[in-house]
Amino acid sequence: MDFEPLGVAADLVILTVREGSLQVLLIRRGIAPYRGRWALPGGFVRPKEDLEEAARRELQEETGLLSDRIHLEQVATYGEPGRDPRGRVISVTYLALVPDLPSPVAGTDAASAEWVAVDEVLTDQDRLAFDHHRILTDAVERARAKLEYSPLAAAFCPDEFTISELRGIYEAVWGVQLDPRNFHRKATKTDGFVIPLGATTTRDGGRPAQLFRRGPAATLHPPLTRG
Amino acid sequence: MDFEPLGVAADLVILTVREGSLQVLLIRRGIAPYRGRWALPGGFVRPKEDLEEAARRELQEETGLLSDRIHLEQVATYGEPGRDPRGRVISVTYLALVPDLPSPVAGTDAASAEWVAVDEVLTDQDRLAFDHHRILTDAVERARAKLEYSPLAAAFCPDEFTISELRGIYEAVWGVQLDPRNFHRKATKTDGFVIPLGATTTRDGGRPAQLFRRGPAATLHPPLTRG
DNA sequence: GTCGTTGTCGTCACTTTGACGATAAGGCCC
DNA sequence: GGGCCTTATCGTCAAAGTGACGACAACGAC
Repeated sequence: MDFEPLGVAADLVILTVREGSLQVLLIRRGIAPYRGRWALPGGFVRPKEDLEEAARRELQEETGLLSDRIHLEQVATYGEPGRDPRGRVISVTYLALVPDLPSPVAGTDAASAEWVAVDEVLTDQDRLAFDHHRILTDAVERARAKLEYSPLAAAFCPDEFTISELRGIYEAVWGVQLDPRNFHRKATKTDGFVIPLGATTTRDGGRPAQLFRRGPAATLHPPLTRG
Repeated sequence: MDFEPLGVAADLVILTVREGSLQVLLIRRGIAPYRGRWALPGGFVRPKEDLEEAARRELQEETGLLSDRIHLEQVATYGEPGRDPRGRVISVTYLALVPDLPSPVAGTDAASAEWVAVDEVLTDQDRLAFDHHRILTDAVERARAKLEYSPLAAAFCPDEFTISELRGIYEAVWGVQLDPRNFHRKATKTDGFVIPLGATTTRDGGRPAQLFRRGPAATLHPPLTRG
């Protein structure tokens, strides 16, 4: 077999919810092409390295996060000839959902990495290098859809969270307001979504709230709705 | 940039519903590795060819189908080192949903291509070459899930179809029995799912049934359920 | 203690669901 | 034509789920 010269990259859409908005981790490119523009973190897959392994490695390099406990899933692969001016590069894109980190991003490239509101990035078609605008659009769309029928929202939360905090995730990702009372009913009654811990917290102010952790459910029955 | 020697393949999971069961198009491999074993159709992406373009080309080569009208979507990409004994090969997998073809498969490789029931293939871990068992599992899982919230089932039907035929798709893909009366109510009342044509057919026997075509909806509200 | 804030439980009208009866309208066989 | 089989389609009804919203609980701030 002989192959054309071609590289495979693992790119990451790392999302979090901070200050009530959905944000993505971007890095400022220090080298050509697209020098000075923002881009999704990522890098080439090494020989003998699995795709997901490469994604986890990049994730750790960029965020310093122990990637074991982070939700990471493959979203799509982009391979249009010409998408990278350096040559043929296939980009396998992964979506990572991380909790709001108390510490700032602490990766090796931390100096040039930054959380930016997704809405803000997507309003400007040319903010991102390469075809990253489209990649981000697709990944965010996937995340929004998955919140409905999967317990994924909890991946944005710390290990212990309140129902309000969970609701805040939905509101930020979907960009809607949800009724606290109905949301509380649905979240706590949906089988295997959240597990009460017995303890409470007052960190959100007001009456102390029950703390929960993620339940074992892989899909939500019934699904949560955006309306 | 220098690259390790590496190939990118577009592989296809082509599904149809025939005789009440979900079937997949497999080809018998004529050359090593895995000579004589069944495998998913596919082939290497050519220089200057987009991934989806490659998938459509393979689809046409294998089935002779004008791929314009065929539902084709990317499912996942597999790149584990060692998944292909010939060297590093990244497989970008596409899912194609085709109607039950009146003519037998008429591709260039028709002699070695065959429809096989998915259930039958998946019961035997070693029936397929490479990691195609896993790829097929993932693709079928995707198809099953998407029937719930997307109008995709209609992609298995000819242009004009009856509600019963549509129900037959769901029953075959999900492997369940659905109540004809409730299904009829949901399918016809879900906004934009199906459009009545006014004409009827008796091809299914019994009372003449209304003919429908696919509606414009991209997602189903409310979704159809498997129970 | 009062006030403001957030959490949690309840109520109620409305819709949706699933189970199933009933009838419609063809073909087939005699 | 008449019975009978098959599938299509409409209706009914109880149970469950949904969205809107009232009410009260339990904290901190002052």
